[in-house]
Amino acid sequence: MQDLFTSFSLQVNNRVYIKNPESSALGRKIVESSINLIDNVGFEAFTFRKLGLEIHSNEASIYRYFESKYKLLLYLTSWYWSWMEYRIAFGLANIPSPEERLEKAIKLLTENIELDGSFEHINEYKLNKIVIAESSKSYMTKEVDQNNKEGFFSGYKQLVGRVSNIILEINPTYKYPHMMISTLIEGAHHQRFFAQHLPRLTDAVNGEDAIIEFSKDATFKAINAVRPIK
Amino acid sequence: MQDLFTSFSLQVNNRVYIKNPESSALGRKIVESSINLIDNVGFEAFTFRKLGLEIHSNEASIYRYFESKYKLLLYLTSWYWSWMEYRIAFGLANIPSPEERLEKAIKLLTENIELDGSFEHINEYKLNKIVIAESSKSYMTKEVDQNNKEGFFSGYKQLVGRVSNIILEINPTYKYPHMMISTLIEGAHHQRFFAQHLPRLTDAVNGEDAIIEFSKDATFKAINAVRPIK
DNA sequence: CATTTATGATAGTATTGCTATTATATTTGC
DNA sequence: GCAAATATAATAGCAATACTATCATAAATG
Repeated sequence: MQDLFTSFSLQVNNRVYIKNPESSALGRKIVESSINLIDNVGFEAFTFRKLGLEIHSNEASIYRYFESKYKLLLYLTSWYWSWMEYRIAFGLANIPSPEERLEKAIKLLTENIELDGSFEHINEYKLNKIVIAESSKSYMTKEVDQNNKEGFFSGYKQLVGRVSNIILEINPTYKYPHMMISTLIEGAHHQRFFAQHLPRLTDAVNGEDAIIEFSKDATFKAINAVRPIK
Repeated sequence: MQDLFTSFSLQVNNRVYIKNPESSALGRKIVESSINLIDNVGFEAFTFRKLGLEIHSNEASIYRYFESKYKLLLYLTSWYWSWMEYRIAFGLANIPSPEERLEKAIKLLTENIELDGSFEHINEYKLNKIVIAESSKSYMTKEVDQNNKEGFFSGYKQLVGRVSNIILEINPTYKYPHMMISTLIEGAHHQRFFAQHLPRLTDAVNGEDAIIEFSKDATFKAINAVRPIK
């Protein structure tokens, strides 16, 4: 339990912020409103000046929490992956069959996220939209190696590692577990975006969430495993 | 193939540029140097002012070809997808077996691109790196629907459609051909980036190009088809 | 109640993403 | 071969962005 608690607290690498936004009302307001604002105007048009106006606070004050809007995006995505790992850890608890655990993990990773309400200042529904549309901008940068050294992506890597291990439990000889899981996560995000904006790049199927079904089907076949029967 | 390419230029939607850069020496220089500069400094740090300095020309002159650096990126990615479709069209010519055609298409879509030299002013090797690292920034924007209406992504959609059709030839009942192909293309790009920068998100296998192998293996299994024997 | 600490208000700087203007080449059409 | 059209270069300028600095004031803490 101790082990569990330490790996699954929603801790975000403390180097992505200057001052922990969880530590004050202003900090939480910054996080809460940044999610709304990025969701509304997109990451490129998002600025700390606009955010300051929005929360009736001050640009300079926001800079005391985050060095730049990129660091704030890193904070949001890190928080998201922490949250996702927590969801998966609890969602899979007490399920003995690895096939069932894998199936559930895929569902949790690829499903549409709804507003959860567990966290006062974080709207998971909007955060998921941001992760889908903007998170690649947090690592597809010239600073990726530097950022990686500082551990900014460790939450994501840990999550991929955890789910990959379920694959290896089912089929220890499968050669590409990490590729499979990271492709599945990024792929599902892309497909949700395409379904909204570029539908010719995806396939809609009546009466099912095609993205979840596609992900489960492709994964189980790739690792030569049989999907649990409903 | 080399000779063939020199006899025609690839078609790019004429709304992404103001003046066709193929139509003048300056235009070609803009395209050629923008590829070098974006590859060097990344898309965020890339500006028309810097590009002007680089080619000993003028910021204002570049604006006569491209409305903004986003449009230039759209031009580069559109060109890339056009080029990829030609590669595939010629690469699959006269292969009767759809399984063999699919396998070859997957290879062409997911392999590492090397400098080809067919086009004077375009370095395909660097352009591929740009498409991997920056192309999502061309559609993950608030303007995506507007841009899509103007046909800026039609080359990409056409390419996905073409390869999806091979899947349907092999297995007409497979429900997710477009999802499969767009996931495979984006996925392979991500995996190449991860292999370089975030290796814990991928899997290296000695003696093979793991990304091509993973893509082929997963695709053929997903559509319940048998891979051609070497 | 004194003092540290957090926030607010304002100003300032370098860079970006353009547009406008005017001058000078270069191409072309007759 | 020359005038007229067109393309490019040089320079300037402007509003917005991405910060940093300074100083004043409010709130929390000891």
